[in-house]
Amino acid sequence: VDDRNITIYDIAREAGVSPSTVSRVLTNNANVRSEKRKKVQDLIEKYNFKPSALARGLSDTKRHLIGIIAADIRNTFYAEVFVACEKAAEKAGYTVLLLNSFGDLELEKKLLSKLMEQRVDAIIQLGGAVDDLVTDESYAEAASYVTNSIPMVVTGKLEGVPSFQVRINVMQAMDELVEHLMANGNERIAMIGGRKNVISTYDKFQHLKALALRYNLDCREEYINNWSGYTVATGVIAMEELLSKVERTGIPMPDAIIAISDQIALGALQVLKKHKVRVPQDVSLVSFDNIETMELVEPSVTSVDYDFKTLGEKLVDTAISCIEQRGSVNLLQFVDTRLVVRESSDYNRRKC
Amino acid sequence: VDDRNITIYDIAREAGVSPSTVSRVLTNNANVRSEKRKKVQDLIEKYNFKPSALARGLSDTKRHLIGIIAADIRNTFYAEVFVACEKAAEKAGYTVLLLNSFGDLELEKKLLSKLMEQRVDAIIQLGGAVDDLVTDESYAEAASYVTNSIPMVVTGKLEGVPSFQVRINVMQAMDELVEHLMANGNERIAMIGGRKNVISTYDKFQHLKALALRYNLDCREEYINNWSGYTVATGVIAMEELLSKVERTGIPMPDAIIAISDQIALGALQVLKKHKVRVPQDVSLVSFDNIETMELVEPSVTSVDYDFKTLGEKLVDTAISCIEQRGSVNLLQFVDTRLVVRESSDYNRRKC
DNA sequence: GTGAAAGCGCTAACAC
DNA sequence: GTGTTAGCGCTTTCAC
Repeated sequence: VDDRNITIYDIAREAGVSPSTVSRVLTNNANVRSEKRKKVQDLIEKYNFKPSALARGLSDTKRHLIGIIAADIRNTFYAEVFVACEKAAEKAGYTVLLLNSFGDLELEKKLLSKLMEQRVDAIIQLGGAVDDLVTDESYAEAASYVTNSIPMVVTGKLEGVPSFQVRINVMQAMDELVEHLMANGNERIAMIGGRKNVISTYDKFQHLKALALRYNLDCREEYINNWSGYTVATGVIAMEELLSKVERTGIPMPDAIIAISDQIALGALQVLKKHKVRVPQDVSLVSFDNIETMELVEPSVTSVDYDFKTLGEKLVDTAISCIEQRGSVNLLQFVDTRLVVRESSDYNRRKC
Repeated sequence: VDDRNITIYDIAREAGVSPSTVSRVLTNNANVRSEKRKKVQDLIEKYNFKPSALARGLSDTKRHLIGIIAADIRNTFYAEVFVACEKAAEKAGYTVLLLNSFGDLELEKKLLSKLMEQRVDAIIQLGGAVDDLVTDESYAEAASYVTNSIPMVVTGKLEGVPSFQVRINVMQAMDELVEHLMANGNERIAMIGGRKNVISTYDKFQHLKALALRYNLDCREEYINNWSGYTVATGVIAMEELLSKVERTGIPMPDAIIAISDQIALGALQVLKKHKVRVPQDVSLVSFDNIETMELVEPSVTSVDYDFKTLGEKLVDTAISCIEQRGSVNLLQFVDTRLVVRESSDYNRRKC
């Protein structure tokens, strides 16, 4: 028997009721005499009948499907956010459809179309084009078509496109980070890795500068090396440059280094070891993301941990609130972070 | 203008053709006079019209959608396989729908239903219930309903269910591993981590025993510690136990330790360092998975690398071959591995 | 409470 | 080549 072919009509016929009645027990939207309901339910069970989500979506207009575009699910960050979204969606009776863009803008635009074809009820975008400090115009245009009919919720920004944003609160993260560093007597602060045209990196950088001004920290130009990327290899290069700059120009070695990501920190750590610079005795090292590895390297590295559950929930709840049009939704929301202090910055420069 | 509501009828009307003609240019399945085709295409462009995949799927029976159940996409292994599948599917004109089971058998069964409701053309399952040495009966039953109408392709096994299997060739991996260890004069081989009711672990274990017999290696009972799991914490416990066993009973320290996973190896490495056991001088350490961290720890750890691209392709190609019923498909396929030798085993015990 | 019938947006015979 | 028509499998008025 090919189960695929059985429909509510088959169930209806065998139960001696009309298809509408079967539909009613399926949707549970109207009253059906318990006797008939039972009969229908038994048959559904018997044939392992699964109503077609296609046909449902066609007549219903509600698919209960949220499309998610991620930059790359192999990246721990996106995987965590995605899972949080999936769980939040499940709880609300929604299913989630994941597509990866791999940093390819053209592909990303195609993914928007793909999701529109699937008639998703909303689109959540994690990274990619929405990470850019200034939104690509062609992408904004493509996104505009989307937001014409369904809501978009993104982790970054989408300039010129009516959409919702839920972001990691990097300002607050930087506050905590700097406070921690200052409490341990670090005054010269370097920052390495990332790209300034990425919104989160830009924000971190700007906020660090503001804090430096306020607390009279030394974040001189030479200490800042925000370019080139987020990988371990990039971290190696950035750290080598910083070290050689210190050596060449005779400026003092920074007390602490803020790596824009854990990957960068790992690269930096390798270089520091190679040059016999002790962490944290000679220099403290902190970073963002708090991937598992940071606990395992030597020394373990202080990192900013994200609350993925909350991020996922806000993303999904925002989407669903729009879909189901309940009340007004905040255009911009933030998710707070948590600093996990480990060996790499657990050293008070004043006392020693 | 709400783009969602425009249909081929709207396009047809404005183009002065019939809906079928619009459908024809959409599917590109039949000839349409180029003049009309152009007109239709322009309108599609103008309104940014996206044909409903729902309606298509309903009339067509082919959704070009493959459901994927993964144990946990946050795990690097599954993320890599998933991405490989997504890419292979994309190339073949298919979209992929990911659901995570998080090791919850009941949820996993629900996911099967969910995918059936979505009328996916096939289901690929990565880990979870298909990893079990002996398939859970209730899961086999649920899967049977599925395979009644669509093919299932899994990375493990599915006893009593007609399905296709694509597996990492752990035998070959173990061959290479043991060969490498023997070439460096390691004769006493330990193996830690994992659970014997997991098929890949069981296979590794069995094959190691066979190789030990063939090459006269010492893999005595006390060296084998296959239970309890795959995490770093488990690795710590397993390694502590092995060490204390050596101390207590006076049996010789093994020459090499095979960790069932990189996580286990990381845990073991911590313990070895703590006990001042030098790697690789005192003992060699090798493992499976080759996650990025293995390159970054000290010493870097030899690990078995998987060819995710090929695995993903075989998984998807198998599914599609079944869907499109072209030729016969192998019920069981293997994907070869590659040994990446690093510091942790780069030491010849004979020479020193 | 329940059935009949229309309709969701497309594809695919089938005619012409 | 192209239009007409009949579904695909549901949900949902609208009567009764």
